Formats: sequence, C-alpha cells, structure tokens
Amino acid sequence: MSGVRAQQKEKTRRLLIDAALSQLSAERSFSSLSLREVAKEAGLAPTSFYRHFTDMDELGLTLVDEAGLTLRQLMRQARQRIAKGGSVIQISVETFMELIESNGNVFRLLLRERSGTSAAFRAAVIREIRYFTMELRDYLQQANDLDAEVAFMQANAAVTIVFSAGSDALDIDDKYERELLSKQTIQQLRFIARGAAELSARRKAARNAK
Amino acid sequence: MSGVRAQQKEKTRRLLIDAALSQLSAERSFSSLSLREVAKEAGLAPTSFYRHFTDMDELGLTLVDEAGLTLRQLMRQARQRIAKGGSVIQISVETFMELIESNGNVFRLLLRERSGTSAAFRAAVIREIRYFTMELRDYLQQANDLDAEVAFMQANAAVTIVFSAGSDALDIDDKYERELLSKQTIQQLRFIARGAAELSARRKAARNAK
DNA sequence: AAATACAGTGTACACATGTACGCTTAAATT
DNA sequence: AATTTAAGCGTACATGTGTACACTGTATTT
Repeated sequence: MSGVRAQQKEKTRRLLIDAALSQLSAERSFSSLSLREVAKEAGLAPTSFYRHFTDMDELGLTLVDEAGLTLRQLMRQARQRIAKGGSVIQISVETFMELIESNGNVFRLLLRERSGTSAAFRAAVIREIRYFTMELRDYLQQANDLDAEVAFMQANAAVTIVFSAGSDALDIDDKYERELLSKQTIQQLRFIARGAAELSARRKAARNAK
Repeated sequence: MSGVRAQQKEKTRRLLIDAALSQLSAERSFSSLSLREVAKEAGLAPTSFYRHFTDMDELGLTLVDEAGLTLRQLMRQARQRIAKGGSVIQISVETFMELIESNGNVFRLLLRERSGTSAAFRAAVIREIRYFTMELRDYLQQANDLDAEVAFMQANAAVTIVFSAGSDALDIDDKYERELLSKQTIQQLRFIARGAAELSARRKAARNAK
C-alpha cells in the first residue's frame, strides 16, 4: 500500500516533464520537440513515454499547468512584498521581471502557446492568464475603489503590457537596458492607472447626479 | 530583353508565396509547414522550390516583409480616414480590426514569429512592429504636442494593446463580442492617452519652472 | 543557326518521426 | 508461494522529410 511502484512512476513522470522543460529555449519551442527527443533526454526508451502520457499534447498541457502554478506563486510573492509597503506597480513589475530571469523557459512556453497552433493549448494558456487578470482586477477594484468594468479594463491592459514587456526582456542581455525597460513599463502602467482612476471617478459622479 | 523567362519565374515565385500564405491558419503555423507541402500546393515538384528560395527560412522572411507591407498600407488607410474627421483612436482601432478580419493569416504570422524560434524571424518581425510604433510616436508627438519620450512610451503601449486585442479578435467569431472587444480596446487606449498627456504636461511645467 | 543558361522534373537516398508488438523483471495481489 | 500487473526495453515498420543529381525543353545569347 506504500506504493513503491507508484512512487517510482511519479518520479520518472517528473523526469519527462523536466526533460521537456529543460529543452525549451529561445531556439526551441515545445511544438518543435519530438517525443523521442524528450524520452532520450529523460533517459528512457521512446516507447516508455506512453506509460505516462498518451501524447506530446498531454505533456504540453501538463507544462502549461505548471506554468500557471508558477504564475500564481509570483502573485503571492508580489503580494507579500506589497504588504511591506512601497509602490504597488513598481514592486509588481520588479517581481515579474525576476520571474522572467529565473524561469524564462516556462514563461516562453506561455507566450508561444498563447498564439500557438493547438486549440487546447491556447485555451489552457488563456485560462491561466485570465485567472491572473481576474485576481488583479479584484485587487484593483478593492484597493482603489474602482468601478467594476473599469477595474477589469485596467487589469486587462496592465497584464497585456507586463507580458509584452516580459517577452521583450527575454531578448535583452544587458542589465542596464533591462532596467530601462522596467522603468518604461512602470510608467506605462501608471498611464493606465491614471486613466482608469479618472474614468471611474467620472462614472461615479454621473451615477450620483441621478 | 522583354524577359518572358524572368516574368514566368516571378510568377511561380508568387505561386510559392501564395501557397505558403494560404496554408497558414489557426491550426497551422509557418514553422510547421514543410518545403514539400508548399511546393505541392504551388503545383511544383519539391526540388523546384530551390530555384526560388534556398530555404524555407528565406520564404518565411519574404512573408514577413509582405506582412510589413500590409501593415504600412493599414497605416495609410487609417490616416486617410482620420483626415476626414472623427475620433483618432476609434478610427485606428476599427481600421486595424478590419485588417484582422480580411488578413488574419498574415497577422497571425507576425504574432507567432514575434516570439518564435528563429532569431532572424524575430528580428524581422520586431523591425516591422518598431517601424509601426515609430510612425505612431511621430504622429502623437506632433498632433498632441507631447514630450518625445512620453510620446514613445504611449506609442509603444498603444501598439502592444492593439496587437494583443488583434490576437484576441482572431479567436472570436461572434460579431457582438468583437465589437465589445473593440470598445474595451478603445477605452484602454484612452487610459493611456490620458496618462501620457498628463505626464507630458507635468514635464513641461517642470522645465518652465527652471 | 548554334550554343548556352536555367526553370522545372523525377528518381533516389539517408534520416527522423510516431507507434505497434512482444518481452523482461519486479512490485502488488491473491 | 503462486499469480497477476505494469513500467520500461528493443525491434520493426510505414511515413514524411530535405536535398543531391542527372535529365529535359525552351528562352536567351552568341
């Protein structure tokens, strides 16, 4: 009942997952990975792959799930830092940029599969990003006392901007340039926050005038 | 000298380009296209491909160039419409959305190869988008009398938002939902414009106070 | 009119891919 | 202790791939 066997199976399953993740890079997308390559990297015979996943697609969806997990950890981390005080926007961007630096491949996976070729993948990625967006919306709505729709539009725009900046950051080696990018991103988020606050206030005034 | 031969060659070259373009879809990315498939679609023997391109990569870069051309046509069209009066932001978004509807595959190519696997492709796409961004920056700077850096940040954010919305639009069939997306996008662009105008004004005030 | 260049063809090859199938070996169940 | 289950392996095969090479026929040049 202890499950020596199940335990071992889980272990090689992880081997496959890690093998796939480690092969991702700027030059290598998940869809360009072959079942045989992944199996080889994991130290398995090609046919052993099937004991764990029916498909490369199934492995891919598992990776997307992992990426979503990483994203949620990021949020928690950012929230902790924010609780200690400081500019919310700045802390968020900096936390995000750290994630990119340490988990570039996971992030690349999300970015690529978002506009990728498999409907299942796209749906999975979009779900993770939407979850992220909704969390941010709730936070904004509460923290800044915003109109619900306005909060959503702000959250949506902010996530778009940050993800795009993250994508750019992946291609930048120079530390100074990266910082410049961060600063610009922060400024752009402030633009959005400013516009959103104003619209929300205007809507509220209109409601009260009734 | 008339070049019956060169003319014919150009013709089949186009055949290859069009074959590749027509095979792109939501389910099919350029990188998943094989040389043989493209040649077959064009009605050529596989080896004839080499008379026109050394590589699939070379064909791909040609497609990116075409996409850039389309983008520039878009800008011209938007400018013409703007000259006739109306909200600049609204007209721009609507024009862009029309492009997406009529040239979805070309646009998909840009989106995908931007975070794609080939450095050459990425560079080419980024160049096209940067050109687009710079044009917008110049326009904003002049039309709204903005600080140069602020104009750039606004242009950059706006392009990001619009491209992201375009990517979303590709997956939406429902006409009503698409309109909703357009409206949200317009609103988001206004957020950004508002924040940018404010920062620019603040910077100018600071300069004059000296 | 003769010679040349060259777009397009067909054959051929080495290679990588996914996966079907039967085997081995050790854990789990009876 | 005997039986069953299942993870992992090796072999094998059909299929798709890029491309080398020798060819044909015709527009172009000489």
